[in-house]
Amino acid sequence: MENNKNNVNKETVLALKDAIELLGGKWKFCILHNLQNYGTMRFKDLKETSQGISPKVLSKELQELEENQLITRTVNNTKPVTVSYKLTKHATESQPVLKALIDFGLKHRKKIKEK
Amino acid sequence: MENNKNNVNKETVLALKDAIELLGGKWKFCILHNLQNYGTMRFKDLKETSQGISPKVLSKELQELEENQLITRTVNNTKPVTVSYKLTKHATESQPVLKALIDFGLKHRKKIKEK
DNA sequence: GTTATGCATTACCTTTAGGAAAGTGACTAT
DNA sequence: ATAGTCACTTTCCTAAAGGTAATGCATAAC
Repeated sequence: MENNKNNVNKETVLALKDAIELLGGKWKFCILHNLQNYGTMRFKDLKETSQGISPKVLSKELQELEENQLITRTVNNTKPVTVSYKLTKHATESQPVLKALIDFGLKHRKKIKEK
Repeated sequence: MENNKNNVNKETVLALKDAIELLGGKWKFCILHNLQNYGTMRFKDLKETSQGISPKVLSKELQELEENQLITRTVNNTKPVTVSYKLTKHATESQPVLKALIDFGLKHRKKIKEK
């Protein structure tokens, strides 16, 4: 193990930890992925496409994503009230992560099936 | 929200969930990243570079990564015993994920600092 | 006025993740 | 004999994640 990469690493490791904190957990990637595919979505839509999520958890995840400026939340003037969520510009930077994760997952599934 | 993408999505969502299950948690990405940078590493090296990890957790993470064929474990013929870990071929497919996560993390850090 | 819709929130509970501290066992050096 | 190294393992504990079920609230339809 060499020693000359330590400076480079410190920053990248911090970036990595930040990213994991922001996007970690069971549902965030899934939510972002759905928003990426469908564009603007309502609470109900997200609940249906993120199969298995409870309203409580979905609500919490959306709040966290909003706090980190990855999505915007808009209350619509409808009856009953509907609320729309969509990705921010900044969230488009998470697209390569999603793509890479899906690629990796697909390859892994293939590999497992070979046996 | 359209309806015509559902078939495409089912597979990609499963792949996404697989990837999250394999790579999720606080430490796996960090460990993979270190192994990618340094090549072969011993338990002690990984413990030092993954700052803050406890031996128990490191041990567990390594076992899981080995089970999923992302790393190999080799007991060396030294005294005292040392054990070497390195990425498998298959693990190179996780490289784009790491790169994307780090990119995202760096951009996010920059954005946060602007305020 | 009872029921339904949409978006939550609340209370409660279980499971999992993960940390701290100590110990194990095989070996070596002093 | 004592102390140290390495790679764990064990025990004990706390905090966080996440699930279920019920409730709140504004509105509207029947």
